[in-house]
Amino acid sequence: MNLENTQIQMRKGVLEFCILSIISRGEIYASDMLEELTRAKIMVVEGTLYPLLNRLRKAGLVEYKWVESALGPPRKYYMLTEQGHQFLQALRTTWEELVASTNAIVNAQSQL
Amino acid sequence: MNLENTQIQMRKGVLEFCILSIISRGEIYASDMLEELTRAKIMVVEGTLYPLLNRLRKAGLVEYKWVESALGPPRKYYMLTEQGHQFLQALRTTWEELVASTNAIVNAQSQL
DNA sequence: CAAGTTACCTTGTAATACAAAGTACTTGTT
DNA sequence: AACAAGTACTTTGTATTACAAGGTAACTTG
Repeated sequence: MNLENTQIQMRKGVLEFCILSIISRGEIYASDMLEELTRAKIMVVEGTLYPLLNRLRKAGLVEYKWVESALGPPRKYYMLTEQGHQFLQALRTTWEELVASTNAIVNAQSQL
Repeated sequence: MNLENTQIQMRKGVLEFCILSIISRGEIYASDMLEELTRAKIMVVEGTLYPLLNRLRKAGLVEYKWVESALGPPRKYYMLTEQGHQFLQALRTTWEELVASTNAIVNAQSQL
């Protein structure tokens, strides 16, 4: 149990939320998601993202279409399904509640 | 992949942080931690808490002492080690950065 | 056509949350 | 003393999943 491991754990929980949020803004493919998440300091790598996108698809939250690329192989562009939009809305509530709960715990009266 | 499962995932990441925070406020034993976490809507059960406390102890972040109870079996009262205090301070930073990063992603310009 | 780039996918490992069942100590009742 | 009930801590087995590492495939460039 080291700090890095715990930091990874913390990020895990919000990964799905972040990915669904990014997809909700418009069709996008995996490499661009990776770039955006990295820019926002939400660490994620291919080996995590691709299986996660597949789980989201199997769960009916996202779907994709193949799009030819001007340079390189074709890309899978992802978009949310109606169910995905609803799920994302529920996650927004969950996230807000989690932030509130956690802050309540960690900012509670201390006996320092 | 259902909503409840994802909510659990989200909470997982901050569990260690919450537990260390609670212990930092003063010596406390497991059942009282459970009650406080439940009150704050951070779901956790015995089968999660006890192994986690053991991991924290093996990592040198917490230690405990046995205390006789007026009613019932003796209790393990936990407290942070010096290393635990430092770790908690690092997690505070991690948490703040995670909240900032996530909000940046999910509140980014949408094309709704 | 060989090398490089881009994109997507798979396999194996480790971590860990939880359900469920178990162990142990104390108190109250008969 | 035997038993039931309550409290506290522990263990086992299962499922999920993030990641490292390596693989497959399409396209471009020299």
